[in-house]
Amino acid sequence: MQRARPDSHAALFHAAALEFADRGFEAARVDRIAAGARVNKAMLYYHFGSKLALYVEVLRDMFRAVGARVRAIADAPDPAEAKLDAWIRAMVEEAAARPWFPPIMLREVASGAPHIDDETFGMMNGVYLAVRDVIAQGQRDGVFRDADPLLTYLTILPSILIFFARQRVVSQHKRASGLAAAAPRQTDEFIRHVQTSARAMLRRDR
Amino acid sequence: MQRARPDSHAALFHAAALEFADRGFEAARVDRIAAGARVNKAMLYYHFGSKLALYVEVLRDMFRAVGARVRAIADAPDPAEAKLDAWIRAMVEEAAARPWFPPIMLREVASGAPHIDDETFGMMNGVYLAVRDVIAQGQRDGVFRDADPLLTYLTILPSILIFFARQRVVSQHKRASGLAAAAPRQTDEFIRHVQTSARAMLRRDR
DNA sequence: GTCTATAAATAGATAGAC
DNA sequence: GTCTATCTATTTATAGAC
Repeated sequence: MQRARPDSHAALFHAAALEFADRGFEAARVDRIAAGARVNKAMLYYHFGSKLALYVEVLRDMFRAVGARVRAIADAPDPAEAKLDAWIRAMVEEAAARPWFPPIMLREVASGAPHIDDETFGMMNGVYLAVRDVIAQGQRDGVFRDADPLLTYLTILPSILIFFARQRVVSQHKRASGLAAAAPRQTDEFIRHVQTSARAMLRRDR
Repeated sequence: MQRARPDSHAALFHAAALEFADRGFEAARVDRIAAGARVNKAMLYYHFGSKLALYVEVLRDMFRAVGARVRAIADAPDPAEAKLDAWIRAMVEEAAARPWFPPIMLREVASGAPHIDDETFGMMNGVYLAVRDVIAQGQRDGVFRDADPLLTYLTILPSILIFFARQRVVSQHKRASGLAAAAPRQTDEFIRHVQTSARAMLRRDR
């Protein structure tokens, strides 16, 4: 447990991640980030140079961690079904570990990733390429039906992102009573739901 | 086909919808909206009063149209499976008809709908309540398994939103070559994919 | 209804002392 | 590394002529 003077770099990073998640890049305010980190605003520029550079740091941190983890899953010598389960579990656990990940990624997808440089874009793409490989393996082995990998990816991932983005919201706003009633849930229950849905979507027998 | 002087109100509305979809509320610029509508910026305030009021108009227009359509589907005297297919078709067609709908709704979800007043929120919630009723009917009739309606909704809708949000993006940016390769697709093919996935998720027999 | 000019507020960013 | 004070640009919004 850190005390009086935590590392201002890390404090700024964490406060920025939350601010970007809540408001998006444009609506995020450097003053609010500094206040959240309990650090003088000038320190933000001392450590990161600009609001955009700080944002890119947050993005890269996300995709570095998630990308490496799902790449390892795809390359492992396991059956496709186990890999698909593992990929889903990895995405859900990473989303739960970094609460800012789902909202930020959702906005980037919605906006066409205007703030993302080529290197970061490659990391983000790697998350898809990992499932694509897993699905292709399952199809080669005859355990998955001939579903389109991209469409499958675009069905699984958004549901994970939205689920967690909504949980943040539900815990902040009172208004969402109707929709909120069922949430929040246990992470493990949600993982099972997504795994079951994904397997059903890819099952071969009609 | 409208000519020299189209209704400035409608022109502003349409330009605003696209600008909000591309950038989000905060990053949207009233100057750009006015330029896009080929109308003087002051007209925006004459017709709508403020940037926020204009945004709320766009939101309400979306949910009014979609909400009424899916409510009618849920209340019709049809089998649950047909209603589910119809709900999906309605969402996809509305998303295709209003290209600004998916990005705007994604951002609102990601942000916790900070700009949405209670009435508009009720409309948005109605979209969920319609599928919830359809799923409940199917479960009563024994044709759907006992899946959670909210989780099911949160699996189907995000995939539709992201699919169309991505298409806008893919057509604008060159960089997304890897992911873009498979898209864009025909709307009908996508509708079938979602319908197939949703039925698989809710199928009773294991 | 339409436009020009401008007010008023706020943002990101930096200079420079300590 | 940290902070105060401030600069500069940008943005929403309005006043007022036509």
